[in-house]
Amino acid sequence: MLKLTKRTEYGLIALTHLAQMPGEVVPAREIGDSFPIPRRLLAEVLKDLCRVNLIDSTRGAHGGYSLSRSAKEISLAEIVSALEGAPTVSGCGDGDLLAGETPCEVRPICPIRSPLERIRDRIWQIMLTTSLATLAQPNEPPVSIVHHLQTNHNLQANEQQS
Amino acid sequence: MLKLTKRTEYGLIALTHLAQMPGEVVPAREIGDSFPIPRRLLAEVLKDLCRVNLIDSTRGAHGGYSLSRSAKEISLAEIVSALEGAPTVSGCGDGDLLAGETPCEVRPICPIRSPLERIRDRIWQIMLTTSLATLAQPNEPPVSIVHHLQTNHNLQANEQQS
DNA sequence: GGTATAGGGCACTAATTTGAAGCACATTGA
DNA sequence: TCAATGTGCTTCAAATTAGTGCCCTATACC
Repeated sequence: MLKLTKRTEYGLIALTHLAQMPGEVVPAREIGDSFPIPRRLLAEVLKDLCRVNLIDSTRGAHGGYSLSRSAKEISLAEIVSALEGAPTVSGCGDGDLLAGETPCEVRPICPIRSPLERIRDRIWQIMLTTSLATLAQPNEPPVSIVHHLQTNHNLQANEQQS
Repeated sequence: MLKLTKRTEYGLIALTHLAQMPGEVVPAREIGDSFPIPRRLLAEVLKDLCRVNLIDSTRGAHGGYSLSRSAKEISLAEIVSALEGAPTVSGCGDGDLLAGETPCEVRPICPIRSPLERIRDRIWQIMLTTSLATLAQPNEPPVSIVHHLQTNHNLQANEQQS
Protein backbone atom coordinates (compact mmCIF):
# COMPACT_ATOMS: atom_id res chain seq x y z
CA MET A 1 0.00 0.00 0.00
CA LEU A 2 0.99 3.56 -0.69
CA LYS A 3 3.85 2.56 -2.88
CA LEU A 4 4.03 4.13 -6.29
CA THR A 5 5.14 2.00 -9.20
CA LYS A 6 8.31 2.84 -11.07
CA ARG A 7 6.16 4.00 -13.96
CA THR A 8 4.57 6.63 -11.78
CA GLU A 9 7.86 7.69 -10.28
CA TYR A 10 9.35 8.09 -13.70
CA GLY A 11 6.31 10.00 -14.83
CA LEU A 12 6.51 12.35 -11.88
CA ILE A 13 10.19 12.96 -12.46
CA ALA A 14 9.56 13.68 -16.11
CA LEU A 15 6.67 15.97 -15.36
CA THR A 16 8.55 17.99 -12.79
CA HIS A 17 11.34 18.28 -15.30
CA LEU A 18 8.91 19.63 -17.86
CA ALA A 19 7.36 21.90 -15.28
CA GLN A 20 10.69 23.56 -14.77
CA MET A 21 10.94 24.59 -18.41
CA PRO A 22 7.42 25.68 -19.25
CA GLY A 23 6.65 26.16 -22.91
CA GLU A 24 9.73 24.36 -24.11
CA VAL A 25 9.57 21.16 -26.10
CA VAL A 26 11.82 18.67 -24.34
CA PRO A 27 12.82 15.40 -26.01
CA ALA A 28 12.54 12.21 -23.99
CA ARG A 29 16.25 11.72 -24.51
CA GLU A 30 17.06 14.75 -22.46
CA ILE A 31 14.93 13.59 -19.57
CA GLY A 32 16.42 10.13 -19.80
CA ASP A 33 19.91 11.61 -19.72
CA SER A 34 19.20 13.65 -16.64
CA PHE A 35 18.09 10.72 -14.54
CA PRO A 36 18.93 7.03 -14.48
CA ILE A 37 15.67 6.00 -16.08
CA PRO A 38 15.40 3.30 -18.74
CA ARG A 39 14.76 5.16 -21.98
CA ARG A 40 12.26 2.76 -23.38
CA LEU A 41 10.17 2.71 -20.22
CA LEU A 42 10.22 6.45 -20.01
CA ALA A 43 8.86 6.60 -23.55
CA GLU A 44 5.99 4.36 -22.53
CA VAL A 45 5.19 6.52 -19.57
CA LEU A 46 5.31 9.71 -21.57
CA LYS A 47 3.02 8.16 -24.13
CA ASP A 48 0.51 7.37 -21.41
CA LEU A 49 0.67 10.91 -20.09
CA CYS A 50 0.14 12.13 -23.61
CA ARG A 51 -2.88 9.89 -24.01
CA VAL A 52 -4.67 11.58 -21.13
CA ASN A 53 -3.64 15.00 -22.37
CA LEU A 54 -1.40 15.93 -19.50
CA ILE A 55 1.40 16.61 -21.95
CA ASP A 56 1.63 17.36 -25.66
CA SER A 57 3.96 15.53 -27.98
CA THR A 58 5.72 16.91 -31.02
CA ARG A 59 6.98 14.31 -33.43
CA GLY A 60 9.87 14.38 -35.81
CA ALA A 61 13.25 16.00 -35.47
CA HIS A 62 13.38 18.59 -32.71
CA GLY A 63 10.29 16.95 -31.30
CA GLY A 64 9.61 16.21 -27.70
CA TYR A 65 7.12 16.83 -24.95
CA SER A 66 5.73 19.77 -23.08
CA LEU A 67 3.08 20.29 -20.42
CA SER A 68 -0.32 20.83 -21.93
CA ARG A 69 -1.25 23.27 -19.16
CA SER A 70 0.22 25.02 -16.18
CA ALA A 71 1.78 22.82 -13.52
CA LYS A 72 -0.61 24.39 -11.04
CA GLU A 73 -3.53 22.98 -12.94
CA ILE A 74 -2.30 19.41 -12.94
CA SER A 75 -3.16 17.37 -9.86
CA LEU A 76 -1.19 14.48 -8.50
CA ALA A 77 -4.40 12.49 -8.70
CA GLU A 78 -4.54 12.89 -12.45
CA ILE A 79 -0.99 11.76 -12.85
CA VAL A 80 -1.35 8.74 -10.63
CA SER A 81 -4.61 7.64 -12.16
CA ALA A 82 -3.15 7.98 -15.64
CA LEU A 83 -0.16 5.81 -14.82
CA GLU A 84 -1.57 3.19 -12.51
CA GLY A 85 -5.29 3.64 -12.49
CA ALA A 86 -7.43 5.19 -9.81
CA PRO A 87 -6.75 3.96 -6.33
CA THR A 88 -8.79 1.19 -4.85
CA VAL A 89 -7.57 0.52 -1.31
CA SER A 90 -9.45 -2.73 -1.30
CA GLY A 91 -9.65 -4.85 -4.39
CA CYS A 92 -13.42 -4.65 -4.36
CA GLY A 93 -14.91 -2.64 -7.14
CA ASP A 94 -15.01 1.10 -6.68
CA GLY A 95 -17.60 2.24 -9.10
CA ASP A 96 -17.34 5.92 -8.37
CA LEU A 97 -13.73 6.55 -9.21
CA LEU A 98 -12.98 3.91 -11.73
CA ALA A 99 -14.60 1.90 -14.46
CA GLY A 100 -14.62 -1.87 -14.53
CA GLU A 101 -13.18 -3.70 -11.60
CA THR A 102 -13.14 -7.36 -10.96
CA PRO A 103 -16.14 -8.14 -8.81
CA CYS A 104 -15.39 -9.21 -5.28
CA GLU A 105 -17.33 -12.19 -4.10
CA VAL A 106 -16.93 -11.13 -0.49
CA ARG A 107 -18.51 -7.82 -1.30
CA PRO A 108 -22.08 -8.42 -0.24
CA ILE A 109 -20.98 -9.38 3.23
CA CYS A 110 -17.66 -7.67 3.42
CA PRO A 111 -17.54 -6.00 6.83
CA ILE A 112 -14.81 -3.49 6.05
CA ARG A 113 -15.84 -2.16 2.68
CA SER A 114 -17.53 1.05 3.48
CA PRO A 115 -15.12 2.49 6.05
CA LEU A 116 -12.20 1.59 3.87
CA GLU A 117 -13.76 3.43 1.00
CA ARG A 118 -14.02 6.51 3.12
CA ILE A 119 -10.34 6.30 3.86
CA ARG A 120 -9.52 5.86 0.23
CA ASP A 121 -11.56 8.92 -0.61
CA ARG A 122 -9.69 11.00 1.91
CA ILE A 123 -6.37 9.88 0.53
CA TRP A 124 -7.56 10.57 -2.96
CA GLN A 125 -8.61 13.99 -1.81
CA ILE A 126 -5.06 14.72 -0.79
CA MET A 127 -3.88 13.85 -4.25
CA LEU A 128 -6.60 15.80 -5.94
CA THR A 129 -5.52 18.88 -4.07
CA THR A 130 -1.81 18.48 -4.61
CA SER A 131 -0.59 20.10 -7.79
CA LEU A 132 2.38 19.27 -9.93
CA ALA A 133 3.65 22.74 -9.16
CA THR A 134 3.90 21.75 -5.53
CA LEU A 135 5.82 18.63 -6.35
CA ALA A 136 8.20 20.56 -8.53
CA GLN A 137 9.33 22.82 -5.68
CA PRO A 138 10.74 20.37 -3.20
CA ASN A 139 12.52 23.05 -1.25
CA GLU A 140 9.50 25.22 -0.76
CA PRO A 141 7.12 24.66 2.09
CA PRO A 142 3.96 22.89 1.02
CA VAL A 143 2.05 26.01 0.17
CA SER A 144 -0.12 24.52 -2.53
CA ILE A 145 -3.84 24.59 -2.61
CA VAL A 146 -3.66 21.80 -0.09
CA HIS A 147 -2.22 23.76 2.77
CA HIS A 148 -5.59 23.98 4.42
CA LEU A 149 -5.50 20.23 4.73
CA GLN A 150 -2.55 20.32 7.04
CA THR A 151 -3.53 18.84 10.33
CA ASN A 152 -2.30 18.82 13.82
CA HIS A 153 -1.79 15.29 14.91
CA ASN A 154 -1.74 14.88 18.62
CA LEU A 155 -1.71 11.17 18.89
CA GLN A 156 0.30 8.35 20.20
CA ALA A 157 3.26 7.40 18.10
CA ASN A 158 2.73 3.84 17.07
CA GLU A 159 5.72 1.65 16.81
CA GLN A 160 6.16 -0.03 13.48
CA GLN A 161 8.59 -2.73 12.68
CA SER A 162 9.20 -3.97 9.17
CA MET B 1 -0.99 2.70 -5.08
CA LEU B 2 -3.44 2.63 -2.25
CA LYS B 3 -4.39 -0.93 -2.90
CA LEU B 4 -4.28 -3.26 0.05
CA THR B 5 -3.02 -6.78 -0.45
CA LYS B 6 -5.31 -9.73 0.09
CA ARG B 7 -3.39 -10.52 3.21
CA THR B 8 -4.30 -7.16 4.67
CA GLU B 9 -7.88 -7.44 3.59
CA TYR B 10 -8.16 -10.84 5.21
CA GLY B 11 -6.49 -9.49 8.30
CA LEU B 12 -8.91 -6.60 8.52
CA ILE B 13 -11.88 -8.86 8.07
CA ALA B 14 -10.61 -11.17 10.77
CA LEU B 15 -9.88 -8.32 13.14
CA THR B 16 -13.28 -6.73 12.71
CA HIS B 17 -14.77 -10.12 13.33
CA LEU B 18 -12.82 -10.42 16.55
CA ALA B 19 -13.69 -6.85 17.46
CA GLN B 20 -17.35 -7.75 17.38
CA MET B 21 -16.94 -10.40 20.02
CA PRO B 22 -14.54 -8.87 22.51
CA GLY B 23 -13.06 -11.16 25.09
CA GLU B 24 -14.10 -14.32 23.28
CA VAL B 25 -11.56 -16.74 21.90
CA VAL B 26 -12.49 -17.33 18.29
CA PRO B 27 -10.97 -20.18 16.31
CA ALA B 28 -9.64 -19.44 12.85
CA ARG B 29 -12.08 -21.98 11.50
CA GLU B 30 -15.02 -19.87 12.50
CA ILE B 31 -13.64 -16.82 10.74
CA GLY B 32 -12.82 -18.85 7.68
CA ASP B 33 -16.35 -20.23 7.62
CA SER B 34 -17.89 -16.80 7.79
CA PHE B 35 -16.08 -15.44 4.74
CA PRO B 36 -14.71 -16.97 1.55
CA ILE B 37 -11.11 -16.77 2.68
CA PRO B 38 -8.62 -19.57 2.12
CA ARG B 39 -8.16 -21.18 5.52
CA ARG B 40 -4.48 -21.70 5.21
CA LEU B 41 -3.80 -18.11 4.20
CA LEU B 42 -5.95 -16.80 6.98
CA ALA B 43 -3.85 -18.79 9.42
CA GLU B 44 -0.72 -17.13 8.06
CA VAL B 45 -2.23 -13.71 8.46
CA LEU B 46 -3.42 -14.38 11.98
CA LYS B 47 0.01 -15.61 12.87
CA ASP B 48 1.52 -12.34 11.68
CA LEU B 49 -0.97 -10.35 13.69
CA CYS B 50 -0.11 -12.47 16.68
CA ARG B 51 3.57 -11.84 16.15
CA VAL B 52 3.12 -8.08 16.56
CA ASN B 53 0.83 -8.59 19.52
CA LEU B 54 -2.32 -7.25 17.97
CA ILE B 55 -4.07 -10.48 18.86
CA ASP B 56 -3.47 -13.27 21.33
CA SER B 57 -3.56 -16.91 20.38
CA THR B 58 -4.69 -19.79 22.52
CA ARG B 59 -3.50 -23.17 21.43
CA GLY B 60 -5.03 -26.55 21.89
CA ALA B 61 -8.63 -27.64 21.84
CA HIS B 62 -11.05 -24.73 22.28
CA GLY B 63 -8.19 -22.47 21.25
CA GLY B 64 -8.36 -19.55 18.90
CA TYR B 65 -7.64 -15.85 18.73
CA SER B 66 -8.79 -12.73 20.50
CA LEU B 67 -7.88 -9.06 20.38
CA SER B 68 -5.04 -8.24 22.71
CA ARG B 69 -6.56 -4.85 23.49
CA SER B 70 -9.63 -2.79 22.80
CA ALA B 71 -10.45 -2.19 19.14
CA LYS B 72 -10.28 1.51 19.87
CA GLU B 73 -6.64 1.19 20.74
CA ILE B 74 -5.64 -0.55 17.56
CA SER B 75 -4.86 1.73 14.63
CA LEU B 76 -5.21 0.88 11.00
CA ALA B 77 -1.59 1.87 10.62
CA GLU B 78 -0.49 -0.88 12.97
CA ILE B 79 -2.48 -3.47 11.11
CA VAL B 80 -1.26 -2.42 7.70
CA SER B 81 2.36 -2.17 8.74
CA ALA B 82 2.17 -5.59 10.36
CA LEU B 83 0.80 -7.23 7.25
CA GLU B 84 2.58 -5.42 4.46
CA GLY B 85 5.20 -3.24 6.07
CA ALA B 86 5.15 0.49 6.56
CA PRO B 87 4.18 2.51 3.52
CA THR B 88 6.77 4.02 1.25
CA VAL B 89 4.96 5.96 -1.49
CA SER B 90 8.15 6.07 -3.49
CA GLY B 91 10.50 3.14 -3.48
CA CYS B 92 13.25 5.34 -2.15
CA GLY B 93 14.28 4.55 1.39
CA ASP B 94 12.16 6.01 4.13
CA GLY B 95 14.36 5.86 7.12
CA ASP B 96 11.91 7.32 9.56
CA LEU B 97 9.09 4.88 9.28
CA LEU B 98 10.77 1.73 8.24
CA ALA B 99 13.98 -0.15 8.64
CA GLY B 100 16.10 -1.29 5.71
CA GLU B 101 14.97 -0.30 2.25
CA THR B 102 16.75 -0.90 -0.98
CA PRO B 103 18.72 2.22 -1.72
CA CYS B 104 17.52 4.31 -4.62
CA GLU B 105 20.23 5.45 -6.95
CA VAL B 106 18.14 8.35 -8.13
CA ARG B 107 17.86 9.56 -4.58
CA PRO B 108 20.58 12.19 -4.46
CA ILE B 109 19.09 14.01 -7.41
CA CYS B 110 15.52 12.87 -7.19
CA PRO B 111 13.38 15.97 -7.69
CA ILE B 112 10.18 14.62 -6.21
CA ARG B 113 11.38 12.93 -3.05
CA SER B 114 10.66 15.40 -0.37
CA PRO B 115 7.16 16.53 -1.38
CA LEU B 116 6.15 12.94 -1.92
CA GLU B 117 7.30 12.08 1.54
CA ARG B 118 5.10 14.77 2.95
CA ILE B 119 2.15 13.27 1.17
CA ARG B 120 2.99 9.82 2.45
CA ASP B 121 3.18 11.17 5.94
CA ARG B 122 -0.24 12.71 5.65
CA ILE B 123 -1.71 9.49 4.37
CA TRP B 124 -0.01 7.59 7.13
CA GLN B 125 -1.46 10.05 9.56
CA ILE B 126 -4.92 9.12 8.43
CA MET B 127 -4.20 5.50 9.16
CA LEU B 128 -2.61 6.24 12.49
CA THR B 129 -5.76 8.02 13.54
CA THR B 130 -8.21 5.46 12.27
CA SER B 131 -9.00 2.76 14.79
CA LEU B 132 -10.14 -0.78 14.28
CA ALA B 133 -13.27 0.18 16.17
CA THR B 134 -14.11 2.61 13.41
CA LEU B 135 -13.61 0.00 10.75
CA ALA B 136 -15.79 -2.42 12.62
CA GLN B 137 -18.82 -0.13 12.52
CA PRO B 138 -19.38 0.32 8.80
CA ASN B 139 -22.82 1.74 9.26
CA GLU B 140 -21.82 4.38 11.72
CA PRO B 141 -20.57 7.75 10.59
CA PRO B 142 -16.80 8.08 10.83
CA VAL B 143 -16.78 9.41 14.34
CA SER B 144 -13.42 8.04 15.31
CA ILE B 145 -10.55 10.00 16.68
CA VAL B 146 -9.93 11.13 13.16
CA HIS B 147 -13.03 13.23 12.68
CA HIS B 148 -11.06 16.41 13.09
CA LEU B 149 -9.19 15.52 9.94
CA GLN B 150 -12.29 15.78 7.83
CA THR B 151 -11.78 18.43 5.24
CA ASN B 152 -13.82 20.59 3.00
CA HIS B 153 -12.76 20.08 -0.53
CA ASN B 154 -13.72 22.89 -2.83
CA LEU B 155 -11.93 21.87 -5.94
CA GLN B 156 -12.49 20.92 -9.48
CA ALA B 157 -13.61 17.37 -10.06
CA ASN B 158 -10.92 15.74 -12.09
CA GLU B 159 -11.93 13.23 -14.66
CA GLN B 160 -10.26 9.88 -14.36
CA GLN B 161 -10.37 7.09 -16.84
CA SER B 162 -8.96 3.66 -16.24
C1' DG C 1 -2.56 -42.18 28.32
C1' DG C 2 -5.28 -41.47 23.89
C1' DT C 3 -7.64 -38.67 20.82
C1' DA C 4 -9.72 -34.77 18.76
C1' DT C 5 -9.21 -29.94 18.08
C1' DA C 6 -6.49 -25.99 17.43
C1' DG C 7 -2.38 -23.19 16.39
C1' DG C 8 2.89 -22.99 14.43
C1' DG C 9 6.82 -23.55 11.19
C1' DC C 10 8.65 -24.31 6.90
C1' DA C 11 9.00 -24.93 2.19
C1' DC C 12 7.10 -24.89 -2.08
C1' DT C 13 4.28 -23.77 -6.30
C1' DA C 14 1.26 -20.84 -8.99
C1' DA C 15 -0.58 -16.54 -10.42
C1' DT C 16 -0.30 -11.78 -11.14
C1' DT C 17 1.90 -7.50 -11.58
C1' DT C 18 5.64 -4.71 -12.82
C1' DG C 19 9.95 -3.58 -15.12
C1' DA C 20 12.40 -3.62 -19.20
C1' DA C 21 13.82 -4.34 -24.00
C1' DG C 22 13.41 -5.21 -29.16
C1' DC C 23 12.01 -4.03 -33.53
C1' DA C 24 9.84 -1.94 -37.18
C1' DC C 25 7.26 2.12 -38.51
C1' DA C 26 5.61 7.10 -38.81
C1' DT C 27 6.87 12.10 -38.71
C1' DT C 28 9.40 16.00 -39.35
C1' DG C 29 13.38 19.33 -40.11
C1' DA C 30 17.62 20.16 -42.46
C1' DT D 1 17.36 11.53 -48.46
C1' DC D 2 18.98 11.20 -43.76
C1' DA D 3 18.98 11.70 -39.02
C1' DA D 4 16.33 12.62 -34.94
C1' DT D 5 12.32 11.61 -32.52
C1' DG D 6 7.87 9.75 -31.14
C1' DT D 7 4.51 5.33 -31.70
C1' DG D 8 2.73 0.50 -31.69
C1' DC D 9 3.18 -3.94 -30.77
C1' DT D 10 5.36 -8.02 -28.88
C1' DT D 11 7.96 -10.52 -25.87
C1' DC D 12 10.85 -11.58 -21.88
C1' DA D 13 12.44 -11.20 -17.12
C1' DA D 14 12.01 -10.05 -12.38
C1' DA D 15 9.47 -9.18 -8.36
C1' DT D 16 5.55 -9.53 -5.66
C1' DT D 17 1.55 -11.76 -4.04
C1' DA D 18 -1.62 -15.64 -3.44
C1' DG D 19 -2.33 -20.04 -2.04
C1' DT D 20 -1.07 -25.11 -0.51
C1' DG D 21 1.01 -29.18 1.77
C1' DC D 22 3.02 -31.54 5.44
C1' DC D 23 4.14 -32.29 9.80
C1' DC D 24 4.87 -30.63 14.52
C1' DT D 25 3.29 -28.75 19.10
C1' DA D 26 -0.19 -27.62 22.58
C1' DT D 27 -4.38 -28.32 25.22
C1' DA D 28 -9.03 -30.12 26.67
C1' DC D 29 -11.55 -33.87 27.58
C1' DC D 30 -12.46 -38.71 27.84
